[in-house]
Amino acid sequence: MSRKPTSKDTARKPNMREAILAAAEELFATNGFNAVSVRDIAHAAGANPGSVTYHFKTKDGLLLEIYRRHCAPMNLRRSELLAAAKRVRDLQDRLEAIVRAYVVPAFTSGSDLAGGGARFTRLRAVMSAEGNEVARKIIAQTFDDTSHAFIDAIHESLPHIPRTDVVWRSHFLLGALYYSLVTPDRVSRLSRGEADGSDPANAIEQLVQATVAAFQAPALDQAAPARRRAVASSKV
Amino acid sequence: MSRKPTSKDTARKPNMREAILAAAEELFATNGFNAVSVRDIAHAAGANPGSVTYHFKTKDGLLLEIYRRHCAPMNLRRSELLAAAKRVRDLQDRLEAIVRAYVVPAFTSGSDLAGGGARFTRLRAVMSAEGNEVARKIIAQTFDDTSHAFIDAIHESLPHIPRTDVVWRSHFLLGALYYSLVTPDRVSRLSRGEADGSDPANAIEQLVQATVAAFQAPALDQAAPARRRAVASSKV
DNA sequence: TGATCTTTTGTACGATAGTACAAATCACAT
DNA sequence: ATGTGATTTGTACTATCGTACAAAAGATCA
Repeated sequence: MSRKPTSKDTARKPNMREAILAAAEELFATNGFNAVSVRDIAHAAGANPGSVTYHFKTKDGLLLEIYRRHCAPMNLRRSELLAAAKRVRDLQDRLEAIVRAYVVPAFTSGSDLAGGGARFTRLRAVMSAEGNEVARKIIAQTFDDTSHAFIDAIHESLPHIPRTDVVWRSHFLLGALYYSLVTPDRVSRLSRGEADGSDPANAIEQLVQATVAAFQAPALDQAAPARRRAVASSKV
Repeated sequence: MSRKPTSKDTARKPNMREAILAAAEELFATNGFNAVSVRDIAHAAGANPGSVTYHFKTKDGLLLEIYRRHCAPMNLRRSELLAAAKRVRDLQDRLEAIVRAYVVPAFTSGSDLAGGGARFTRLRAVMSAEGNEVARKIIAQTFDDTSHAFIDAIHESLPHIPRTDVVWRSHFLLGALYYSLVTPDRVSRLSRGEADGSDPANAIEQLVQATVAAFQAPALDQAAPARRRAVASSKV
């Protein structure tokens, strides 16, 4: 039960536990939860299948631990960046800073490993798509607070936009963010090699630029459900 | 091999085959490919597991047939709407019409079944997230043509924006579209019940409005990699 | 060194997966 | 009515799944 570290606790010995977590993260993020077996994970980590059971009890427990490992640092980082962003005076610049505070940790943060942020975000995207129950619970109770904080901050910098629109647009932001991490090769393919979808810096700049513009779009007139403009004449 | 329809071919008899396809579509779209067993599908369709093998040979074959069923009508619809959109004179209106031509069929196509378009699009989103091989092949060879056509059309209505940016932004569009279909409840939750994420008309209007603005954002200055504005001072 | 706790290994078990296949059943032209 | 091809059913096979558990190996400290 109790762990007795001989040396300073911050310098962890190269654990098998860590290797399993890393391997599971990678495999889940690229293939989904059910497509990956415990044996696959153990093999990728150079471990014995029974070792996974020993450390995490069940496959769900392994996924749960991956979330636990990443959620706190990522949301902390986001809070810091958000707090800094809210101090920006100029409203336009502030909006961009807020969006950046939301996007950047998703691509690059991560507690220990560099690039772990992107991998974990991709994992969340895949779990979300699969409707994974374990992930659903964690997300609802861990990420909604952060999301609300960002939505409120954005709403404050865009007072003339109804909150509903802000929610929709930040939802689109998360969808675009997820999809960029899920299939970065699609960008390279469709741009005929001119753009590198796998370059985080590139993706971040593009995403921030596009999203800020989306947030700044005029408010949707919800009071007029029949808001058909001349455009809509083409039988939609 | 040869089917002998007694009555007019358009009025299909209520096939078990159709029921299996519909059930599989629904289950795959909500739970992913590997989480759903052939027995689950058969049970949901009121069929015998062996019947699935008879009609589609393998589980992959079933997924393949779902794609075959939907791809042609949806892309046809998109082509029609795109052609109509390209005839719109005003550039701003034309851009909106093009985006709408891309978005609307994803939510509503599939002339046969109601809501079939949204279901199939959600399925594509989930398969994309899972990195499904069958889906990957079909998408690359079927959807890339359509995507290129839309990208070109959008690029024509936004001549001052580099094609690379257009590719990124349409990628974001697809990601937002997918995510809206994957977790519509999140919108309802984050808006505290003020918005209904499950209402297609609502989602479409919000998505079109936001996306048009994103496309119209100023071009990204790619020649200046160190484009750090004052905003970036907040340690990103 | 030897005792004790932690971790890893190897193996096994029941459940369920995808799929094959023969028998039963249905649809329908003659 | 009956024979024939299309479909549905029932069952079975093998592979692999998640997980349990005892034994081996490694680490830690009196």
